[in-house]
Amino acid sequence: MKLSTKIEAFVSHFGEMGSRWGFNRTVGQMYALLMVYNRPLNADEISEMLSISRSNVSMGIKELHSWRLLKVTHYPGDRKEYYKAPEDIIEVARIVLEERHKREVAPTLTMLRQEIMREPVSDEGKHAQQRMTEIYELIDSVSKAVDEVAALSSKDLAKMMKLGSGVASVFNFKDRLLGKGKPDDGAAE
Amino acid sequence: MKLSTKIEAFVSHFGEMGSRWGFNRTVGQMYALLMVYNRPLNADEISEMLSISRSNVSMGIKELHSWRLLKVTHYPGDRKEYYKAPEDIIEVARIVLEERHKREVAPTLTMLRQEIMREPVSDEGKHAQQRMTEIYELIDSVSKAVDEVAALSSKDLAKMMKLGSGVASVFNFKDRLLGKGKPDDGAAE
DNA sequence: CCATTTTTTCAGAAGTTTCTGTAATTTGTA
DNA sequence: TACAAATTACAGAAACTTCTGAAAAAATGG
Repeated sequence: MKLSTKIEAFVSHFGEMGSRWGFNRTVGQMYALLMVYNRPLNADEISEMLSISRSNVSMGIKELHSWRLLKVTHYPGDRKEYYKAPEDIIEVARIVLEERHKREVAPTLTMLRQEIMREPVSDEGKHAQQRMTEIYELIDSVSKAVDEVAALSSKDLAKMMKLGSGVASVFNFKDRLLGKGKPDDGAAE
Repeated sequence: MKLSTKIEAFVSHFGEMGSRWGFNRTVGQMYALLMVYNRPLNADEISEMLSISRSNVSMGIKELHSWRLLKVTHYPGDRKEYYKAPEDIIEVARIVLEERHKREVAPTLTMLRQEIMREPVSDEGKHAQQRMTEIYELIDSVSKAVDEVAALSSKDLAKMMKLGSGVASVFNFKDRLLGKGKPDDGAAE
């Protein structure tokens, strides 16, 4: 079962990059394959196509399930499970965004809230508290923005992408904001 | 040289999360410390405060430099270099965003462009090409949006954060988009 | 409820990354 | 230029992650 060179390149690249995106090489390769292959694949096929052990595939599938990134199909007369990525690639991006937020950002916000609460005892602690507050507010703003974007439908997002203007609106906003304000009211704090 | 519990909690958390953000535990701890400490620190101080070897600090500093995340100071009569994070935390976020984009996203875009170019030879390859095109367009849109946001000044970003409306504008945009169009013109393709 | 297929678990092997101490290099000063 | 202070490079040790094969568990159908 030989892969086309196109798929091979894609899979191999995703394997290397994969760890950056929160999973390991094999899981990255597996998902790359499932995203571009033209039909759902079962665990044995994945194992053979990527030359990795069947058990490794099993662990990878478990991991991808925990990311909610798999669609499972069955074929009549075949007991195996067949896996594929969602058709809608924007949906994939949305899920990855949400999961990473939940796993990486939310715990940090919790920690920061707790530590900011505590009354600082030293100058050192006072300064740290100040800094943590700034960091908290930044991450919190970004989180909220991400939540809101993730709440948009794929259709809306696709339209915005197509118009290349998800950010143009931010610029309009910026111009409104800066255009009318007193020019020197600009200190961040 | 004992750290306040506040800083300890922050440093330790950033160490654990750090790897997610693209650097290892020690580098995460080092940068956490430099972000919240109330004065610049030299390599020996960092080494002692975090109980890691001097040479490890040296490697960490090198790594952080490559991310452009350090400000270096000198004190008269002291030959040591003193390090701190930029005062402006939004600047830090901007740099991390840019660097991660450069390291993680740009190579993927290059690979995708190359593979999409190649004429597919099989049905398998044809389908993969189609999928890669969708992925390319998604990543490319997000990249451009990120570039544009990163190009805004910290002041503007701080204002937008404060108003909690970096995304409200996107919603306005969405409403304009959806409100006036034919209601059924909604297929993503 | 047994036989067979399929999936999952898990202990240890293999591989990778991180960290340290030592040694080499660089920097600054007299 | 010589010296001391400071930084960096690097080989190997320690720690951690990933992967495999074997065995256990679960699912399916007769």
